[in-house]
Order: sequence, then structure tokens, then C-alpha cells
Amino acid sequence: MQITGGSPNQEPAMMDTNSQTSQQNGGSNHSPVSPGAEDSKTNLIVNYLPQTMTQEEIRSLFSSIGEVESCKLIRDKATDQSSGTSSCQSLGYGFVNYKRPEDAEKAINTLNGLRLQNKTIKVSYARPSSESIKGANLYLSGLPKSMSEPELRSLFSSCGSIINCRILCDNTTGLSKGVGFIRFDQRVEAERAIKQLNGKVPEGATEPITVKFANAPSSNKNQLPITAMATYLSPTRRFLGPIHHPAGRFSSASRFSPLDGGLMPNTLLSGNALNGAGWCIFVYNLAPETEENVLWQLFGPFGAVQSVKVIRDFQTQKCKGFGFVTMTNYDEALMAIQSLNGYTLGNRVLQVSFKTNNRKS
DNA sequence: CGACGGGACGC
DNA sequence: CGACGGGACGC
Repeated sequence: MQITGGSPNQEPAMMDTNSQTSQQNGGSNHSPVSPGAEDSKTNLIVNYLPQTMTQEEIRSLFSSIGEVESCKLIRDKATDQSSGTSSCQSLGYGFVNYKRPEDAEKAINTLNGLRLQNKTIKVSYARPSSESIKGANLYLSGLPKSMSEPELRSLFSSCGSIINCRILCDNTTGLSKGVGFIRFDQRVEAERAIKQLNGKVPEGATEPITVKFANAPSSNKNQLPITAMATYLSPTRRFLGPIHHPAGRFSSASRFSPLDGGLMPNTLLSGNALNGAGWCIFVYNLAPETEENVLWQLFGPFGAVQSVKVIRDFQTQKCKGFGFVTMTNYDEALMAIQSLNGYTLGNRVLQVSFKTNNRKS
């Protein structure tokens, strides 16, 4: 991984494997898991780390500030899926404990807000680990579109100490979606906010807001991000732009050819799924509500997708549980199949393979 | 448990 | 109407 972006003046020298010393913890946690009071000024939590960043890259970056006592990137060991994909995905946050408090303070001043890849990391003091700080994240909806984050923060500040406040915005318009999150320091503060503000109409607004606990970050979030998976498995791909969503109406525009549709003998098709203009992939166990964009999002990161199709029941218009994706290049299609077969989408384990041709012709 | 589509001269 | 971030406390 490259460390780029608006960097601090210290170039974070990547640690040379030949020069590593016993100083490296290498994932083990020699320091106390629960920092004592003396660690409160040296122990940092680092959030919003890029998915691909390793523990040693974090150590390297933070060692440019001062001597690091210990460093731990939190990984999800439960990302199995028994799909052959790599497990132990980064959860996007970690802890860095410095030897000296002044270095920890300097790290906050220097590295907080640093842009790494497409992320802006947050560096702050880690609070002493405690049950009372868990589950303190709130989901807010019905917010007035005109409400800013500072305004939201001040509305909730009477309930307790706010760790984080965020309003979601539409990606294209930049306008508020009326939905946001507030993380309090303590769970009791979050409970207080629900009691005091749920259903209340903010000053100057006309509609009540909804305040509730946010979903646990375990439901769908610790899934392996498809983009990261595709990047990891396709190192030759230089560019991996944002997932684009070609409207379905374009999807088959260039595919149709008068030579298609039965003129090619099936004997030439047997054994593979080459369909004149690409490789057709069978996707099974889709939910009834599945739309085409789901297939674009799943397969797009792996390469050129020509078309997607969700097969629906004619009467109900619900997905019949399967669909097809046609990709241009064999290697990309193979990578997508190997990666997405066994992938858990929602609560369903997908089965993904090349489309067979041994059905009725 | 389940299991391999459907298509047209056009905005 | 809206709807779960940028996986926040040691996975």
C-alpha cells in the first residue's frame, strides 16, 4: 500500500524487513489489553483506516512521530464465509500506544485528519476500555434538511459528551439526507438522548426527529467489501474507480448481434459459457427483492461487466432467486466467480458459477 | 429443500 | 416521503 495524500512532513518510511528488530510486536499484544491510568496519555485509537492498511504500515507511520510501545490493528476473525476468500479483514481501526505522552500528543496534532487513500483517518486518545462506552451510537432520522452538523451537535450536547457527529449527504447533490449518527461517550448518555429527543420537533422545524440506537456494526458491515476483495485478488488491475452504476437500459445495447441467438452451434458452447460477446455467469440464491444494481455492484469491481439480469416471476415481479451477469474477460469473470461464490449477501450465501448450457436449447 | 433467461430495428 | 457512516474500544 502506498501512503499518499496530504502527508505530514515526515515521510513515513516503510519498515525494511531486514532491519526489523525485536521492537516489533508483530501482532501480539505485549502491553496490557486494558491500559492503566498511566496509559491514558499515551494510548491512541486510530479510526477510519483504509481497508488495505496493515498493522506494520500503521506502526511505521506512527513511528515517524516517536517510539511506539505497541500497535494493534483490529481485525475481524469471523469473516470466514468458508468461501476461500481471505479472512481476518481489517475492521478499520486500531490502537497505538506510545512510550511517551508527548509523542502521543504530537501524533494527534500531526496525523489526525491525514488522508490515506480515500480515507481521512482520525487519531484521538483511546478511552479506558469499559462496558459503559459500548452501544453508545445513535441513529437519527427525520432531521431538517437545513440542519448542519454543528447545529445537530448543539441540540444533543445537553445529553452528554459527544464523540462523533455526522449527517449523511447525498453523494451527487451534497444535500443532507436528513439522517445522521451521534456517538456519545457513555451509553447512559445515549439512552438519555433517546428519552429527551426522540419524537421531538427541533426549534424551527415542523417534523419530529427519530432517535434510536444504531444497528450493531455486525449485521452487514463486517462483510468483506467487494472493492477491497477485488483489489486484493486482482493486483494487476491498475485502476479501480468508484463503483459505477450503468443504468440497466444501456446494459444490452451493444450486446445484441444478429449472429447471436441460435446461429452458433451449441457444441461450440459446451463446456464453457462463452456467449459470443462475453462470459455468462449464473448467480443463485438472490433475495426476491434483488434489483439489477446489486449485480452491478457485486461484479463491477472485478472487471468489465457487459450486462446483468435479474430473473423475475412474471406476475409478482419478484426475483426468482437467480440472475445472470455477462463479463467480457475470462480472467475477470473467473476471479469474480472465485470471489463471490460463497459470499454472504444479506443472510444468503450466494452460489456463483459459469452458466451451464446443458439445458433445453 | 430450492437451481441456469430472454431478447428486436430502437432514445 | 426519508433509513444505518468513514465497521469507534482491543474479534
